[in-house]
Amino acid sequence: MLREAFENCNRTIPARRDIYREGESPHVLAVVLDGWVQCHKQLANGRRQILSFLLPGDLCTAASFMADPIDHTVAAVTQARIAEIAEMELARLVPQCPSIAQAVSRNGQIAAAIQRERTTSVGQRTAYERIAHLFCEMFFRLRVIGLTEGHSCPFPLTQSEIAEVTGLTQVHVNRTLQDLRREGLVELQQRQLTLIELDRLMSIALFNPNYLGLDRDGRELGLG
Amino acid sequence: MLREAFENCNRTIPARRDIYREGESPHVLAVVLDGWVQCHKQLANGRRQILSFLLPGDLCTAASFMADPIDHTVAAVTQARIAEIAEMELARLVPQCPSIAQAVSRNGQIAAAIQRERTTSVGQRTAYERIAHLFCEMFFRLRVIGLTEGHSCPFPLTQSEIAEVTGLTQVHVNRTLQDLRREGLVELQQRQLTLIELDRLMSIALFNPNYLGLDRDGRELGLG
DNA sequence: CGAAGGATTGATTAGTCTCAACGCAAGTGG
DNA sequence: CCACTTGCGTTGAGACTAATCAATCCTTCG
Repeated sequence: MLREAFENCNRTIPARRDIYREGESPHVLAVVLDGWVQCHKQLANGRRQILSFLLPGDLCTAASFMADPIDHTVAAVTQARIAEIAEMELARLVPQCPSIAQAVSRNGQIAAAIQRERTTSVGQRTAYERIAHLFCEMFFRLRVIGLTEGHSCPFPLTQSEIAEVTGLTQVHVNRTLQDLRREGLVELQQRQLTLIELDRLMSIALFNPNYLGLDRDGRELGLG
Repeated sequence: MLREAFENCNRTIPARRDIYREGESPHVLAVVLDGWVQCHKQLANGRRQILSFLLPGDLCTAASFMADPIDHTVAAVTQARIAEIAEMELARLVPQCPSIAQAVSRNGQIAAAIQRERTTSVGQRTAYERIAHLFCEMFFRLRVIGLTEGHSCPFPLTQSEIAEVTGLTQVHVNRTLQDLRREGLVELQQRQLTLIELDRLMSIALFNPNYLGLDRDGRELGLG
């Protein structure tokens, strides 16, 4: 696995702290070892869009560890631990171990698929569906890496952060969450999320886990 | 260049015809040689989101020429010509010519950056800003490949297609376009777009071409 | 205890959607 | 050559989703 290559050099970042800022060129490939991380863009008018969340095992700056400055900011949601490997060292490692390049590439493909799904969410789903979809996505991703328990998982986002990722306002997220709860679909308290009726939630969210490389039950497709 | 590797096997696709459908596994890497191509997702409720446009020189199925079925449909906007190279043949070519892998990778990075910007547009910009932004994006991308003339470029999208990419309805696109015209910012007729006041349009759109790997004047950043 | 961040509520408004109709131009078939 | 169709653009009226502005409440924590 790629993950071992990073065992040395790793940093701990406090919650809500920036890791890489838009415009910088980190020249490293980084992996999240622990915690939640988000990528966002800030517009000139001050509004902010969270693009994606990174969970343990996900690469960040994968999309940009070439020369170019990155087009978005990477920041910790919770306290997070990341490991970094310098671009130059990576170049040395890859020939020895082609599975690294493969892992980087696969990570990039899934990240891209997630981004496409997010565009679709924000463009075509209602507030109710968007939030339901976000819950499904995070739950399935967490389950793959063994961070769920039954129908529950950690969910460290504030309502403002849910707003920033779904393209809604914090107030509207609050009200929509109340609707979801009132319908008996989810519970969310103490940063702990429970998907009470997962199937119904999935169908409301128009959620199809194929884009994550998973089947309807969350098992990995294709490759073993 | 990568483009030469594709000179043989190429197909012409009529306007509005699907090229690869969601769920298929093309097992090819394809390049657009000519025309506009779009990628979209269709939701279970029938609504459709156009994810991105591909122009001559862009790769499609790059994100998916591995085993997995693709998560979106690729279709021709105008009549288009594409060249395909089989996954297996590609595997043979790459070791001989590492610049291919590099080009594929760079293409993927820019595609991902475009997708991030689209998420941001749909999530945070108003209808007016979104359409302005789309115009700026396509104009800058077309200019890089030499398909603009002064402040004008081809723009073969119908208002419904503009709606599908911006996450608006066709009716609202129509009205918003009228606003843009009334403000003297753009002209759009006969599938020909003119950005009368490019600077003002860019600032309205909160458009910053860095994400395309370009500077404010559309020149390529970093690499020569 | 006070401060601060987050969640909740209410009232009002703005932006966008929906539905429905109509106009215009190009293409098609008789 | 004309009648018909089809695709695209335009307009109007009304409904509704989500935004805005402004308070208030609740927890947590120093």
